Amino acid sequence: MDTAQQRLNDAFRTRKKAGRIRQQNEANIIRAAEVEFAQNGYKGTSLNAVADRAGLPKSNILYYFKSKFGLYGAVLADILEMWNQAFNDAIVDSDPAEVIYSYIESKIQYSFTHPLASRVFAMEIIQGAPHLEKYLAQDLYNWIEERSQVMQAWIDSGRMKPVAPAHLVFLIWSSTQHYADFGTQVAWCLGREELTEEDFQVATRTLSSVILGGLGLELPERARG
Amino acid sequence: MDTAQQRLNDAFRTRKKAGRIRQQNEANIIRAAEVEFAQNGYKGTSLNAVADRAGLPKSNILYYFKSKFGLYGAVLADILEMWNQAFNDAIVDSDPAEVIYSYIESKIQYSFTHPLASRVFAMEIIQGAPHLEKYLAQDLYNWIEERSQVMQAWIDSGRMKPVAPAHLVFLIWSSTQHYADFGTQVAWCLGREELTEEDFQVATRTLSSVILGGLGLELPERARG
DNA sequence: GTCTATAGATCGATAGAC
DNA sequence: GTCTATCGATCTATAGAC
Repeated sequence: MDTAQQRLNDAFRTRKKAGRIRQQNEANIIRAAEVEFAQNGYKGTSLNAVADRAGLPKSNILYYFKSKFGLYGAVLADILEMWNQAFNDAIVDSDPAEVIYSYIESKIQYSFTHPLASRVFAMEIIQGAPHLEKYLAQDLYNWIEERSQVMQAWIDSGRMKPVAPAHLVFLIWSSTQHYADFGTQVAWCLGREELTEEDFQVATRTLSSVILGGLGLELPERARG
Repeated sequence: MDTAQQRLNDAFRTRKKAGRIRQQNEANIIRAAEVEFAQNGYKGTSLNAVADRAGLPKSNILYYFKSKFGLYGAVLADILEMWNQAFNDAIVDSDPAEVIYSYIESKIQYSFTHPLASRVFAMEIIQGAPHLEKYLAQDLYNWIEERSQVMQAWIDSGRMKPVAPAHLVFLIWSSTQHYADFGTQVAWCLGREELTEEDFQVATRTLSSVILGGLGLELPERARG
């Protein structure tokens, strides 16, 4: 299957013989770059800052990734890989309540485990996605189209209250990613330094309760109590 | 009243006698800066780009705003002014359905009329809000605290399904701002070049239907049909 | 008030020693 | 493979002519 993430990887990853040292260094650099890109955006990030954070000289960065843009592409490819994963896990069953609950749960879990990746992706989109357009625009359209047909079928057979399916997906994306992207603001509102695992549990309960309830669906067994 | 927006203004706006020319030039510069900051973030924006967009020489920018940071502060102050406005309009009535519906409607309207302002604010928060912390953190905590008490009272008197009030606010913020901040992605998903006014109407209907429904509330009269 | 010129720092990227 | 040195471009900010 030809995914956006694979096309990005093909375009930007060096993918040489991948010796152990190279693999380790690349991972180390990408981790550092993720922090910097999340904090300062693409233009605002300097290779110097990435190099300092990774504990390597600047030219080492440019040895593994042939340009700043190549490094950014590698970071985005890693992120898209996880996004696609969440995508594919989302709709495998056909019970609306179970599918939607699982999707909310997995997206919030992702916000908890990968807040920086979510932020880099968010900044790219907010800035108009200048680097992702040709890798993502068509994929997203097709993905939403397929899922919308499934949801419309649920609605037509009376298993779910009628809503615009695509906008329901936007609602789930936005409300779950919020805990990663706007985590700073959420933490301020709750009077904390950082969000706790319990905050994410309350988020899962609140979002699933309101959204499933608003669709006329019952919470799955495992989500109650 | 001492608002975050006023404190920002006091700190960064020159606020000289405000002759007509100065007023016009400042507004022109802020409009140009808003576009650049939304597209490239704080670090990624150059005064040169702002000056070019405003059609003025670079040093003119630094005459009106004494530094890049001062210009950014002025842009944020303008944005916070609008945010506070939406804040204050939100809770004046005491019918839960009416209050929440109005809030959703006004936030989506704001996403439609001021997408760039929303994006600048979003990028600032995603980056950890390094420039806003001392102006906003305490205000947000107090604001949420007050509203949470109102909502908790609604819940305790059985007028609304029990949910975590602060998280309900996060849900409304995230889902409505999504149409401004992630407008590019939403447009891709809908197969459009740009979002239309009708898209925002569908968004209002979908979000209010799901959220109010999930809280066990009826849509207000004017929202039906 | 408005502009040109430029200082001083930092940027991405490359050359070349080891 | 890894590092130092450095180029040319671009950045914020200031000085000073008009």
